[in-house]
Amino acid sequence: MNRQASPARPRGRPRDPRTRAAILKAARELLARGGLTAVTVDGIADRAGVSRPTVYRYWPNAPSVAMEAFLDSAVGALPPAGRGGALADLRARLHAVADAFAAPGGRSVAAMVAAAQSETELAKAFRNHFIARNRDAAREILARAVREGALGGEGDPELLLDLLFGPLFYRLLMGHAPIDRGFVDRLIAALRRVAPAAG
Amino acid sequence: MNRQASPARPRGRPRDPRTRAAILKAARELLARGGLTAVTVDGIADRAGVSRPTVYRYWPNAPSVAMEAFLDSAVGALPPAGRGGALADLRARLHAVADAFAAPGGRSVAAMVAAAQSETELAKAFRNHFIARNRDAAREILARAVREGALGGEGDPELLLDLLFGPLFYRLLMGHAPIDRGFVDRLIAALRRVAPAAG
Amino acid sequence: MNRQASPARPRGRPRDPRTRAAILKAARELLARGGLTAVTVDGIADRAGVSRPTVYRYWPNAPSVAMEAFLDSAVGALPPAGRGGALADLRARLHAVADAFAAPGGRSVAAMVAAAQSETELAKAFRNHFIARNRDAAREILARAVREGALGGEGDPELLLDLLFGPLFYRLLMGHAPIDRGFVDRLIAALRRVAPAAG
Amino acid sequence: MNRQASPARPRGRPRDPRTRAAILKAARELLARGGLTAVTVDGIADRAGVSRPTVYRYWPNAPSVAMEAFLDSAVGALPPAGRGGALADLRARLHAVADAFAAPGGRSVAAMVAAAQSETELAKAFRNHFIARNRDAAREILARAVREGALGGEGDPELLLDLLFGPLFYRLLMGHAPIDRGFVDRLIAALRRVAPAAG
DNA sequence: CGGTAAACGAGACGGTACGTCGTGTCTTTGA
DNA sequence: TCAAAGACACGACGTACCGTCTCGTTTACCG
Repeated sequence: MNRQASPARPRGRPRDPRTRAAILKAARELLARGGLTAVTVDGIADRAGVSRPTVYRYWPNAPSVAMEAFLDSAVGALPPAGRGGALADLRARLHAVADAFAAPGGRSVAAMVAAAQSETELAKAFRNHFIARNRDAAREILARAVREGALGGEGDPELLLDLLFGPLFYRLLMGHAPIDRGFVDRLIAALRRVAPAAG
Repeated sequence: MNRQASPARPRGRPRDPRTRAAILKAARELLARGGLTAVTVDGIADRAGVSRPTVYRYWPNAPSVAMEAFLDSAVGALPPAGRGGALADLRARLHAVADAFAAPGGRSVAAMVAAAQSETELAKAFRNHFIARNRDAAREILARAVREGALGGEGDPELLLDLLFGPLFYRLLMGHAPIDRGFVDRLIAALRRVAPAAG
Repeated sequence: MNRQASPARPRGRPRDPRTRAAILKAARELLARGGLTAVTVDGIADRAGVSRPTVYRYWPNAPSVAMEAFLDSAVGALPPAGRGGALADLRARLHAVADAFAAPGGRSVAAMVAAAQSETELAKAFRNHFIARNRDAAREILARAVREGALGGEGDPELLLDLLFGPLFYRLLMGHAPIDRGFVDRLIAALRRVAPAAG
Repeated sequence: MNRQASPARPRGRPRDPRTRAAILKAARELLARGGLTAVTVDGIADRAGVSRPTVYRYWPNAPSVAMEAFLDSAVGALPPAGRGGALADLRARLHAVADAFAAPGGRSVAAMVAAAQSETELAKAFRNHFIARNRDAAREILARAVREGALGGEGDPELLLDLLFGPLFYRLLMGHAPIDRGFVDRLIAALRRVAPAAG
């Protein structure tokens, strides 16, 4: 029936997928050394063997490329927790977050939070891809903990998420105190007091 | 013996105090409109009727000026809480913080957190003047609350501070949820469960 | 053997004649406003509703299109003189040239002279179509004047042509003095002294 | 009396005279090879060991630098004629012009005429420095010729100048015929018929 | 009171990056 | 084969800030 299934068949010469990949790779490398300020369109283009206008064809400015590179990277995509008791899973997941924050890559996360302050598009991307993913995963584990009876269910789950992630980001960004697994354990202990198992 | 106790008596023409003030004023204005990226040494110098080298004579770079301007400003120096029950004081103080964060000036706070990511000096200044002040005030109130018997005393006070301020900054920076007084109240309710009054 | 006698029967889809016309029309319009620098392949393609490669299929670069557009236009193709005495015809024709040079379109002529400096092909086209035509017409009139006894015949006709057109173009290009009919009349008067009628 | 004779004492750091010289030198070299299109701000800056903004601090764009470089160069500043009979001087001077036009440097002159078509400032500079100088010198010689009785004095001197220079530039720009000393001689012969010595 | 030293305005300067425009070529799809 | 659309490398554009510097001028203090 429908002669043309694909909803938006592109006209003209298709984009070379290697171009995009090369740009992101270059941005990732520049982000690793030098941090966000090292991610310039000039530098990306040089490193990727691509012309400057080509970079602009894909992204509106350097931080946008950096953000996407970050989100693609290992730091951006935190690994999912394994399978165990819900609270054990939660602990494992937050340990992973804490480890990532404490590692050099944590500076990238902080840089991205910083970058997301100036541009709406960046903020949205960061929120949707990085923040939301972490919260979604944790939210699901919390729900499981309630079903398992390890946590009480009457509290607002969003508040609980803020109580977990807030302090972690707070320490990451302010640097007033270290981010280690003991800190995570104390956060979870506090959480259990806020939402104690019924009975 | 030593006729001159003051350790570094300045020689030559003394600095005109108006210069410094004019620079900070200009920086504050630029910060208000345009945010941090609008605070350039060029712009400051123009606006303050001062030459560029003069700005550099006082501060090493533009963000430093911005930071000092911010810390001098009303947003940077949050008002002290009044006198009442300790928990009431805490609530009042955090309400003030939440109000400031929710107001347009909150963007300046976020910008400063962002700026503090790239430079150690800025980070230190921000931590010492803005973060530390808020924590000190809140820490004192918490101690008072323990003395008054409104909160239990066995928990780590630093963790409690992180549980209060962490979520506030987290929402400020991520923007995933509003910062209002209800949110503050729920934070304090959670705090009372984490550190319940003994007996 | 040879199934096809006609020397170059085109294969495949024939060129749409409207394409070529649309391109020239667009170039003419761009030339009118903005002058030669406004005639870009990008602009032409946009305006003509044609893709850039299509433009390049017809002409090697933007100035070539501009040149052809110019030569097609009214300014490029100066109207022929009427029929009267040879000297009257000459005067009429040069008046037309002077009028064209003094009008806004004269800038186009100057632009074409300028453009013809950088590229041989353009120079040739301009010389063959614009310069040569004008000289041919004038040369013919001069010959008639000699036959009519209005001018002497011993001088080099090419020199006479240079003495007529040289000053006109000189003023057009340098702009140091106006180009009006009085100037033309004085040129012709000078010409009559250079090649006085015999006897 | 006048405490301050120098009319406009410059404030701020004075310009390093070597900077300006280096830029002009670079432009001259680029103009020699490659012609006008080779004179880019990028190229000048590279070659002069100067930053791009510095070039823009002195001139508004590349052609302006090229024009000034041209006017400074040997081609731009044609040598003055010697001392002899006025007509001999005129012949000598025009021979020099013809030689310069016929030499490779003549292309530079043509390029400058072309460049002067698009920008008013360039046109003015070219007219005032190159065209006017040549005309002034020739005008003076013509006046001397009249005083000497070699030419008649009743004609418009400006027309005579146009009759001399017009054909020279015309041939330079159109390239329809060579520019040699014989051509100059025939121009001067024509001139003597246009303005014959009285009696 | 006159010398000295610093503050200060002005602006030059090299440098890096920006975002844009135009060029000419190439690749793909479709007529 | 033509044509439309668009990707792409290249090169140049003109601008914005940066941080440093070199001047000349002004203003305080101090011997």
